[in-house]
Amino acid sequence: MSLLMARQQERSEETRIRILEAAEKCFAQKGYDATSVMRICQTAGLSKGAVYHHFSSKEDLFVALLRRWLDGLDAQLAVLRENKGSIPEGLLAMTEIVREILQSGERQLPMYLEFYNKAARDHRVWRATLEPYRRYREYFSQMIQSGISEGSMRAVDPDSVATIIVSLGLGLLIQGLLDPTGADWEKVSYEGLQILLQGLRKP
Amino acid sequence: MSLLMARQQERSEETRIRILEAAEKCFAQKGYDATSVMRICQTAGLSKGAVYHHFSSKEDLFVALLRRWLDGLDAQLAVLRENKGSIPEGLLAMTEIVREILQSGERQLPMYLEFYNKAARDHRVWRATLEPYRRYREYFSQMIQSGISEGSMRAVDPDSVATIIVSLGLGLLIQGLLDPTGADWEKVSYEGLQILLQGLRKP
Amino acid sequence: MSLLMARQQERSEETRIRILEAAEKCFAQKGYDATSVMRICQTAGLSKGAVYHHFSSKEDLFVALLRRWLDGLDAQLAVLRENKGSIPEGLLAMTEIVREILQSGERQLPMYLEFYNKAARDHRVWRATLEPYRRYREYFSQMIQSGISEGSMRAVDPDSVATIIVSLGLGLLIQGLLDPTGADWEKVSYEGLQILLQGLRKP
Amino acid sequence: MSLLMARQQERSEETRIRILEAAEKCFAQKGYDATSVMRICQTAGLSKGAVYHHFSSKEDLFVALLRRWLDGLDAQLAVLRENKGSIPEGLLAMTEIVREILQSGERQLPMYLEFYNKAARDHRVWRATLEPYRRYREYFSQMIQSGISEGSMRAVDPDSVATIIVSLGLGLLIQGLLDPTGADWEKVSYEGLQILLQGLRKP
DNA sequence: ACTATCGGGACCGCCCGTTAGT
DNA sequence: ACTAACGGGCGGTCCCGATAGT
Repeated sequence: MSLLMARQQERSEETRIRILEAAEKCFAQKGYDATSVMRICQTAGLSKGAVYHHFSSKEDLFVALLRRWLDGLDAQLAVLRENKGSIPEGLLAMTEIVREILQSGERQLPMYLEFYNKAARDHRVWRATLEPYRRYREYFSQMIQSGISEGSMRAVDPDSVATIIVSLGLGLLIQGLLDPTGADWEKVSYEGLQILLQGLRKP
Repeated sequence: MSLLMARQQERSEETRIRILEAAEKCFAQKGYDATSVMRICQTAGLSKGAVYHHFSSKEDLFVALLRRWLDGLDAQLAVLRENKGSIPEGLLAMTEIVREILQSGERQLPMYLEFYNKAARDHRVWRATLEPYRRYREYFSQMIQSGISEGSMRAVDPDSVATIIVSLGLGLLIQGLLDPTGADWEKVSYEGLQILLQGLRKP
Repeated sequence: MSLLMARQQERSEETRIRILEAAEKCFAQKGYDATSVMRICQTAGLSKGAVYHHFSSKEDLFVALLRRWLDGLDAQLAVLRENKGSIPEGLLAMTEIVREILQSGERQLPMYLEFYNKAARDHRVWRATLEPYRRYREYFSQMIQSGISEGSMRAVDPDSVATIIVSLGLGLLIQGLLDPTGADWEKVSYEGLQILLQGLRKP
Repeated sequence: MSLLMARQQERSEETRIRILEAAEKCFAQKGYDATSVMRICQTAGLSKGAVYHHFSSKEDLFVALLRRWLDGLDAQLAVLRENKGSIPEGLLAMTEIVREILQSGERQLPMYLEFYNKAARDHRVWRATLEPYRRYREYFSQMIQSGISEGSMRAVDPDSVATIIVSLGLGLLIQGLLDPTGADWEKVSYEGLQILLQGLRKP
């Protein structure tokens, strides 16, 4: 009996994911408002009742999607933490991420923007959207601090520098996603970080 | 006769601007989709007939707003071009702009995001939105080139550096607009540019 | 299970018919364009959601109505085919139909005209509207041919005569529906056919 | 001065006709309801004010068009009255009209239907639309009476026969206009009248 | 006589979410 | 768990007509 239930739960979870992915696809293509719940249903090959069985509203579905995205970001960050080597080397290695995001980006950019857009109006979304930035900044701040401690950087305000790095990354990302062929974004991000590190070297 | 005609045209132009400003306000507050044309009319104190006399659709109104914004950016850029002094000084002076935008930002951020969001879907908006970036990059590129020529910077790829500066600015802006109290954005932008310039100095 | 399902389908079909009849009534009273979907909903005692669940557009609803009308005509034609007796007798018996249509006409005339009117502009409607004429003409053509074969008529072009009969019927119908009291349409249609038959007799 | 006024009146009248013709064209193409006053203005190359200067409403413009059409019919009838020869010959000669109408018809049919359609709902239009039928019927009635008097026809009810002839003509017309290539309408109308006349001959 | 601007209104289509049913 | 039917409502668009202006 518990096995059967497990089966059913499994099926249910599958459906839930089908819906989430259909929603992501639709939102990315047309935007949140322009996407009707009906369309999501069709994309998922389900009926409305199914969607409203798993999510209490369209908004709820969106937030679930947001949370899913954030979890992904956390996972990425966790991978980063395991990097070894000197601090500057570690930072440079991270430009890799930019490339990864850019590659998988075409599909996801519109969703990012959708998140930002909602964040400007919806407090709950706003909080959730900003969270990762703070976390990234904190992470970089610690790295900078370590760099200063180990003597490979001059004494600067770690928080400021962390913010600068995150800003540079975000700016590159948005431009790269909006205009993939406008520049060699990977190269630019690498060079940008190099210049920054150069500027942070001990005199 | 043409003088009298001017009166009517003048009034018409006034109305047009009233509509644009009402639309900007509404879009910023609630977002494009959540703003009904009716609401814009009420905000402007006009009827639907008036709005649809001046703009052929809600979308058209939006694009007009976008164009207006771009013109403003161009004006800002034009002012910048007149700055004197050494290149690094000039660049640092420009962080001023970031402050200005941030100050007037609360009102405009949602509109920016609305632009970006639309840009991801609408080719016309996309083109118009990207245009300023290219222009800014070109402008910075020339500055860098001058800096290298005048010997105040080491030889680097001017385009890359320009892209980096713009990216940094964009990233700071978005974060600053989303999270005004999250950092001292003005200070950070100033420091960021300083570090970059440090990194660009001749060895 | 399929039995229970039938219940729901049944109810659904009932609703569909309720909508169709409400639409027919409204279109007949006010005309297609002057009838708002909302009014149809009120007449049917249903909500817009119901109507747009069963029909994809107002136009679609109209076409469904047209198809329904055509099916009715086919049924009438099928009844006619079973008539016995000599050909001329059969033809004369058919003036009955004119009477029937005229009696039920007050309600339906405006719909006919609506069909014709749309037919002039919409190819789909045009085709569907013309179909019955061709069928009637073919039917009469065969009757005339039989009449010639059995010797009760002189040799004439059956197609032409069929067209003439249909035309006479159509002309009488339209006039009769537009101006019910302008003549004794039943009598006139009977006499008209008699004169025609007289003219078709063998010399 | 009166010359100048005449000039102005002339110009005004020209404009009026321009509007009427633009309206006829638009109504024929799209139908009354689907034609916006604005479209008529554009077709006529005028502004809305001009139209509303000459006609008090869209409806008024339509009625003016109807009246214009009726006047044309009267003119045609007047020409008919001058025909000479025996009654049957005269009748047969009239099939010519059917051809004329059919030839010029493609453009006008939708307007006819528009008239009929409105007639079903608007009493004023209804009266005006029916008038010509009554007049035609009366005209034919007199011809039949003459035919009986001169001995070329047997004694029948002239009114009935007149109604039959008009009905036949109307039916042929509508079919011919809706489906120009569906039959050789000229030939059919000629044969139809011949058969009728045959049936009206003295035994 | 004719134009440009504007007011007010209504309609179609769609959409979100609920409920009765399976 | 999932479907189909339905309710209630709103939004963009367009349209007719009026008025101020030329």
